[in-house]
Amino acid sequence: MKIYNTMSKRKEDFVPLEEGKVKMYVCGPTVYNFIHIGNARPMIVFDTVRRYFEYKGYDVNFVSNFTDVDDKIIKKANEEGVTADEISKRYIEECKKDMDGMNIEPATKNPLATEEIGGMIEMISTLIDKGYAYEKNGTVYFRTRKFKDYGKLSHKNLDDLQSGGRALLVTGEDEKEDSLDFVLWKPKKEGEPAWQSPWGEGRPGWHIECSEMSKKYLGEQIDIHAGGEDLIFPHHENEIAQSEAANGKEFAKYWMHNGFLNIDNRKMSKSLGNFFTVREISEKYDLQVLRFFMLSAHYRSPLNFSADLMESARSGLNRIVTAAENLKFLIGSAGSAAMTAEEQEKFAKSAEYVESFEKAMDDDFNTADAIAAVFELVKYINTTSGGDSSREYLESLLNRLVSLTDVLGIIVEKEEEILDADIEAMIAERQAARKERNFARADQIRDELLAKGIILEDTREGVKWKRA
RNA sequence: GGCGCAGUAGCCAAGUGGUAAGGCGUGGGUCUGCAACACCCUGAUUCACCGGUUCAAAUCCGGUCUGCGCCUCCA
Repeated sequence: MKIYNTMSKRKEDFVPLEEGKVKMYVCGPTVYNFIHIGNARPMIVFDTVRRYFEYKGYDVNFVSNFTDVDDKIIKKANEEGVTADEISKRYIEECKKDMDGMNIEPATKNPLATEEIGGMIEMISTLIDKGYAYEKNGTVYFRTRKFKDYGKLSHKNLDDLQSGGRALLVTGEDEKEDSLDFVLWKPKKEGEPAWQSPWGEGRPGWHIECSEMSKKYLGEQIDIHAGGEDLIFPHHENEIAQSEAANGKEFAKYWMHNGFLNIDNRKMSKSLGNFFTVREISEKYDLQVLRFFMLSAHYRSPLNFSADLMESARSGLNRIVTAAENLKFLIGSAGSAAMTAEEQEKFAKSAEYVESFEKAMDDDFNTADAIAAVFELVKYINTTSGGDSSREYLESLLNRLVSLTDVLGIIVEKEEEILDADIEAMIAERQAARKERNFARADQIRDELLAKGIILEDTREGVKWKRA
């Protein structure tokens, strides 16, 4: 398996720290509102990475935080006149609903920053003791230049940063020893949530949260640390500085970053009015379509979002789901049970699509290529199965298809839905009308059912139906 | 200014030295009472442009044009 490592800027063979296990940390969202579709990309991408590791037999310890203390949360709380805690709790719940809709496997652990303050204070203290941090008027800063490897992930050198940096003076800028130093702990301001610390009441800086939560739940050294490409600098660079300075060992072996999701080739932003939450999208599309859409491009490429592309994704996804539905329908009325010799041969041949799929995924999780393999399997299924296929053959094909779509988090096996008795009666009446060649009546019934969200399809093996 | 990414059919998108996957869409056909599903056929003499290296380039090198990202708390 090869993984593109932002650190080395090349694909590297994946070698786990511990045989058969993967320790993975993905930076999660700040919960001040419904998550947007940009937040959804790393969730979907890295969930797929995780699923593939599991498919390959790895035991994955997947940790992803919720940042539940932050300026934006506090701002939102003040606007609504409620506590910051109420805001973060609310949007964590909403976020979990969205994640469920996108079929994101629940993480092994979703730590909350506010529940890990003690550990953060400890880590900051260690950094001060080791000379990597200093306190000024209740604020603790990281002494960036003291960490020799600073810039190794983002491939920047300190002097460029300093000369090219914005002339933006953050609060306290003038009291820093060096403009590159960043905040580990900030003092309480009026109306803000705060915790007691050796440096007075205050709250942690953003970067230290991930350093601590990763350490606490995965250990001082992990296999994969992931997030959006915008986090490379400064967030991940700072995490490396903090963690490696404090723990004295390499923080993460592989750094994975997903490309940005753009709208009309522009960065999504509220001011441009091209901002979409996952919740809004879910009103127009099944979130499975969003998931499929996001996996249709390589995770490191920028991805453009538009209604047309979603429609196209929906059609493509339908093709895959329909193939599975057709198999299930045929299984229901399959005559013979066991595979014939010819079917065994045909089934064996379908393994080549599984090979293509794995080859694509082994190459830095090339989901676009992997999906192509799924489409080829779908075509193979559509052309080699039918009313005369054995049950075993059909089931084997279905299992094979499901094993691949499961990796992508694409659901093709929906819960069996029970037909209401009167709907069944209507289908029967329509069949009778068709037999009498009373097509007007037959079409009328089909339209009535369509109005109720039931789509009928006449096949050689009988009437198939699905919900719209 | 510094660092970096990208430009492949109408659209999306793989492929990164050996002669252009896959999907959507379009048009035609088969199946069907019709519809839907499915299947078959339909597409790039060519991979932004110009040079170069090579037996061989979309793939490597140089340049040009265009779009985009990061440069202190945005996934």
